Amino acid sequence: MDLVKIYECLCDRTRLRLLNLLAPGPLCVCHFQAVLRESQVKISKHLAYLRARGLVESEREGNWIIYRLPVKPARALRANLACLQDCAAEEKLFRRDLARLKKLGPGLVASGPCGCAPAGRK
Amino acid sequence: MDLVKIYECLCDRTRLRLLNLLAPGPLCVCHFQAVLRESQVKISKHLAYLRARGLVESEREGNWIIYRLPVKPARALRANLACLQDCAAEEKLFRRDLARLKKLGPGLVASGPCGCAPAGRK
DNA sequence: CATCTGTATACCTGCAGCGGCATATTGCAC
DNA sequence: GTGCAATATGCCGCTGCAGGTATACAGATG
Repeated sequence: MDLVKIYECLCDRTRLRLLNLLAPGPLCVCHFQAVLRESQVKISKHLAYLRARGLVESEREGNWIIYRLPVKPARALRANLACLQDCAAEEKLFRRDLARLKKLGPGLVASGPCGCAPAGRK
Repeated sequence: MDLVKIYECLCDRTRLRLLNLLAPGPLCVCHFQAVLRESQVKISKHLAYLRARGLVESEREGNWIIYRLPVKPARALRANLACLQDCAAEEKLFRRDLARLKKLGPGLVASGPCGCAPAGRK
């Protein structure tokens, strides 16, 4: 994987927040919306940007689309994601995001269908 | 230091090459020109870009301008520079640059006036 | 002073990304 | 099938950056 491409993905705050949230485990789009409190379009486009460059992977699960960090990341990517996680731990915004994520659902991480919507899985 | 700003600096190949060359020690602009074999303007502008954002520092020494990595880098910057060095060691282009740098002058790193020009220090 | 060398800056063009609005797509429920 | 929820995509305007050419600046030399 090309180093420059990786850094291009990392040089936007929204994308950093998305990747930061993915570190603990897979999430669906509505989680990102709930935590970042940004428009659906904005989040969706940044996720598409990341996916097109191999920084995240996605999978459909019923109505939802689950995003995750690559299962087998290239060495350079792994190193930089680790570095990001390390650095993000020192910035308020990222910590707040993670805190909000935890509030969303305790067993959320790596759990089944997201159940994020008001309608939820019904 | 803002993480996003750091990554903005890292998302250009020329700038990565410059930073990679600075890892062993300070250099003057003509060294970058000799190693990268890019136009003077291109290199100068990228160095200005990096300096404006605190990724490098510069100091005049007679006719030459010496660039170096920050003496007291912020934690996030230090982490990412270390990561970059690690990743760069695996890419041919960066290794070739370092090899060329070594050929330029054995005692070059951290030495005195650069002596790079034909006229040199005379 | 004039001149040369090393380096920086101004101005321009082209291109890519960001964010917004509107709309499309996919799958579920009825 | 209809309708709705979750998500993606197309188009537009704006901004910022990359790289080029020409020019300016600073210091050394004579």
